[in-house]
Amino acid sequence: MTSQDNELDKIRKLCDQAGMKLTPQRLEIFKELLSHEDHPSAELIFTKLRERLPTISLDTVYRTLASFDELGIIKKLNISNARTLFDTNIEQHHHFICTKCKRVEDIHWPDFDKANLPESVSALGSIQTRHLELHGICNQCLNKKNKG
Amino acid sequence: MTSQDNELDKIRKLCDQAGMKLTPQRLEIFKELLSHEDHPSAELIFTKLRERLPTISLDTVYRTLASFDELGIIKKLNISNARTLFDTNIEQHHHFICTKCKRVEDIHWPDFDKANLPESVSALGSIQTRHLELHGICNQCLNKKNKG
DNA sequence: TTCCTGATTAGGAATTATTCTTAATTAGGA
DNA sequence: TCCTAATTAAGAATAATTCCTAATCAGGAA
Repeated sequence: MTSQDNELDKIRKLCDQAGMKLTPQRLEIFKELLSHEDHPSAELIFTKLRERLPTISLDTVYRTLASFDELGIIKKLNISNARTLFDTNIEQHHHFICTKCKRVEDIHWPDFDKANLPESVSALGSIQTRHLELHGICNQCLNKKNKG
Repeated sequence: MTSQDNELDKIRKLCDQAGMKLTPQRLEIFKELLSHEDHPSAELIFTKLRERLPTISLDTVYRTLASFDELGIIKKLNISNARTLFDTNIEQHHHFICTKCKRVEDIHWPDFDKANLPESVSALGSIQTRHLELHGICNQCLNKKNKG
């Protein structure tokens, strides 16, 4: 059994549990997501998908990504006020965002994930997720600058 | 000299340094911002302002808020993919976002601000700001739930 | 298997936030 | 006071996303 078969099993189960029909569109969107390690937009998924599924509509992509977000299969990212990005990696992690080129890179910092929040913070309510955004200039942009 | 006079001096200087004319519109937008402790949207500032400056345009509000963001007087927040919010508090801090009522509350966590980032993270580039988003359910919403 | 029904889809229209365009006005220096 | 580049108001334009509707379809029941 390949890793993809494994993933396809997962989506079947998740849809079933949620009372959602596993339509060919949903399956293809899911497969497309599997092939993205990064943070694609709905538009990008739509464009890629249209090559092999010419009749798919952008609306379906948006709807499906929203459903997948609710199921916890992917995660919506509101990083800039341009298009929404979708994180295909749902393991706990954070992001570095280059203010020049807008590149978004994953960050892992398990020690921070484990750290207790201050009393004053946990007193605000029940905290479910923590997401750190680091903003700065990536090495690629720094190098360009030095050369130019 | 009142605290507001002090602030007005600040905006005068900042505009001057940036070669920006201090127009009445900019001054009024700045004053309006001073009266918001929270995270107003451009639309809200516009609506409030229109009561005493009936001819101001939404475009001017957007342009001015963008300029103020560039000058570091306020900070754009991309928290949801609905409207952009503006943070009138530019001291280093973080946010708690209630997933139910969308309330945004400031968080202060100086120990975290001082903490060193892992080697693997600082190696990505030059990191300028860190912003933590905690998502969860605020006490108000938790109480409603328990009562309902 | 075939039929049925509610869920889902495609496609385009609508909506919403934000930015752009343009002609008119104005702040602030000469 | 005059001049000029910067700024503004107003509405048009843009862009991302969502809504609407009729048609299609997945999967359960017979």
